Amino acid sequence: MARGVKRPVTVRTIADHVGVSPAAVSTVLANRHVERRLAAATVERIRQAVRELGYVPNVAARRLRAHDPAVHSMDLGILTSFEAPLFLVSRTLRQVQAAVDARSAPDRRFSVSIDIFHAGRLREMPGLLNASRFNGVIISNTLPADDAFLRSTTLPYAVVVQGRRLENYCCVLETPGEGGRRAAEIMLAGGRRRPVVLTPALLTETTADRAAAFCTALAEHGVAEPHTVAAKGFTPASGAAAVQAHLAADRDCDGIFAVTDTLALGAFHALKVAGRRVPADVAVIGVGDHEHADFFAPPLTCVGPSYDLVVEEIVTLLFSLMNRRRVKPTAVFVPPTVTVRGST
Amino acid sequence: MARGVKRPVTVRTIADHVGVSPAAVSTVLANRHVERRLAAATVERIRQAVRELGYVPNVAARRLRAHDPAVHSMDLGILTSFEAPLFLVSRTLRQVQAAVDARSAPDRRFSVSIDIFHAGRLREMPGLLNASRFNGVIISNTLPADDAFLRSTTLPYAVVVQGRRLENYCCVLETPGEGGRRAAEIMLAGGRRRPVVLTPALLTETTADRAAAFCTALAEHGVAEPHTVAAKGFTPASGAAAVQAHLAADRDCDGIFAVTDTLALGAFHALKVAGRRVPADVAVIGVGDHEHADFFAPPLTCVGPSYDLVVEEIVTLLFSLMNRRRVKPTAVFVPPTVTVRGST
DNA sequence: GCTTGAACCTAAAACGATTTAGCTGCAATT
DNA sequence: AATTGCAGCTAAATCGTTTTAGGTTCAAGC
Repeated sequence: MARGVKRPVTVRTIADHVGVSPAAVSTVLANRHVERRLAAATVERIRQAVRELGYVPNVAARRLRAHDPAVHSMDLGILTSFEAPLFLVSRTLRQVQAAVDARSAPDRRFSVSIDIFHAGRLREMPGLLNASRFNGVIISNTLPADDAFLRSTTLPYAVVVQGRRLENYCCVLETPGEGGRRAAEIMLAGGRRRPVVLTPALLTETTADRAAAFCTALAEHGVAEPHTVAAKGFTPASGAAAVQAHLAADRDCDGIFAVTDTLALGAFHALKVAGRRVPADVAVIGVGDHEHADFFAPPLTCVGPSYDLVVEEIVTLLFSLMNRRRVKPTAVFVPPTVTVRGST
Repeated sequence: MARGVKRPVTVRTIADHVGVSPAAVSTVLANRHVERRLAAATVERIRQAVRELGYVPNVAARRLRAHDPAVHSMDLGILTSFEAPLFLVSRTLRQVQAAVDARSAPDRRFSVSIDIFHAGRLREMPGLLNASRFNGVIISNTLPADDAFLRSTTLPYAVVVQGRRLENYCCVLETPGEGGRRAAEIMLAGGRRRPVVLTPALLTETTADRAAAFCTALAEHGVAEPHTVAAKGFTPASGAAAVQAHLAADRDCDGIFAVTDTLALGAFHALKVAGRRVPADVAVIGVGDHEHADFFAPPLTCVGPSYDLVVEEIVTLLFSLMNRRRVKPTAVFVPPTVTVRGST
């Protein structure tokens, strides 16, 4: 049937196929054939054709047509990688929503959606290059391949990048080096001499920086270069597995700096299984990216950016870009906060 | 300046304002003035006008224009309420992505996005009524007001509703009554005589059903009607506060059935503070909606739907609706699974 | 004075769906 | 026989943006 089909199935295609006008087809598609008095037989023939030809409505066309000229609607996107934990985005979303709720007016509506790309394949996201999906986007959790793409093309609309520094975009990130350094200080203050750093296999710029700074800071204080324990993924299960393997090999480990909180949660589990107490035997530090880190058992000591501050900066930047009040790229650094809880 | 402005600022508006053609304006907006040899002065005047007039590009128009006729692109939305915990959606997202990745082809692209509505205000979501945003949607975490809206209008495109039963839509939900009953059985088997049920103040149909079934099942076995402990929100903090208050008043409480896992996490905290041991003094049961419930301390016993099964059913239904292989509404019930862990 | 080329800009079509106003033909009424 | 009314349909405009092919003007070269 579909030999060499290139053109899409449109309302017109169906109309021609059935031998009616596009208007009739549209009427049926909207289920308004009764009020518009289409003959039942015609409706059935149209329905049949719609099914046979596999019609898919073009939402862009519908939206353009349906658009009320009196209101501006702005589409914002929070773009994050598929592999990253979603609860991180939750915070951003909530704050962006609050910001747009405050700025909404009868003639100005916003819609915020979360869109996911496969890590390293941001460039394949539809509508990103030609600005045909969003009026403004927040991009986070990119991998180096994504960063390379972003560096190579400057998207011609409002973009704020979270968590890494790109010269051609507005960026908001944790002050580089600080998080890892503060974690090291806590370890040292607690008298820990053999801490390790627990990371996922896929490192983003931020997580890599935290790990590196942690090692550097320890070295500066004459502590041996800490081991890196690499977990397969981001989940507690993979963190637990990695820590369990490490503890079997290194009985002297007395501290764990996990570059994501979910890994720390896994570490808790592995330590419990191995009969080590937290914090008496082993201190654990996370980075405060889990919503409920203070309800872990024990509550997790965290060293990391104040997400609220970060998102606030992001939202501010995004809106000034959209209003064209700012045009030059800038980087905003947010210093980490330290929250000492039960795990150290 | 903007006295009685009704019409939006379009490319044409700017063109007229500057005295050039829309083509010139479009060229500048896309940053292609160099290759298209626009005079620097003109570019500057256009830029100025764009800023002054507060131009916002219409993404629908752009997308319609940019659209490649040889590929069908289908937009899927996962619609969930703002107040609901986002990690619930995470599962749905992952499975939907896997499903669409498997079905993607060079001439068939999908995009999945998460869109959030304020609980009870689903009807205000732009593009929902006129089908101008999505080719298909999954709706979850609705409040009664949203359900009433959905019942009153049958959206003319592919919709699957999660977690409640609506006659005019395809629905997938936990077998009604089962979850609460199984939780009650576990309490009774553990010899608990004074369990309570912990709920958020805003109940969805699913959470309300769990709580009610729990009470009914206990009553059937001759146990006194359990108290309902109502938390302000969904967070561990609000759960902890509610439980703390309850414990102060009712020293005999020996079991807690939390209708969301985050509330259970808060309950753990409150119990620890009050010096009660889990499960020795108080048993705690959740519903398995938290990704990491098995890494809580102690790991949380859960009674709830198998999310993977639920989402699988949802995705199957959604695609058969989009292909018009199914047209009649159906309800699919998924029986709960019971995962006994350390908290009972 | 005529041609050539560059610089700068425009006209018009196209993307796909929807709606409004109105047309046609037939049956029932006068 | 003329009018009215209705059932059942269509033509054409419209939404806002982008791009292609081409037009106009002016200066330089012959």
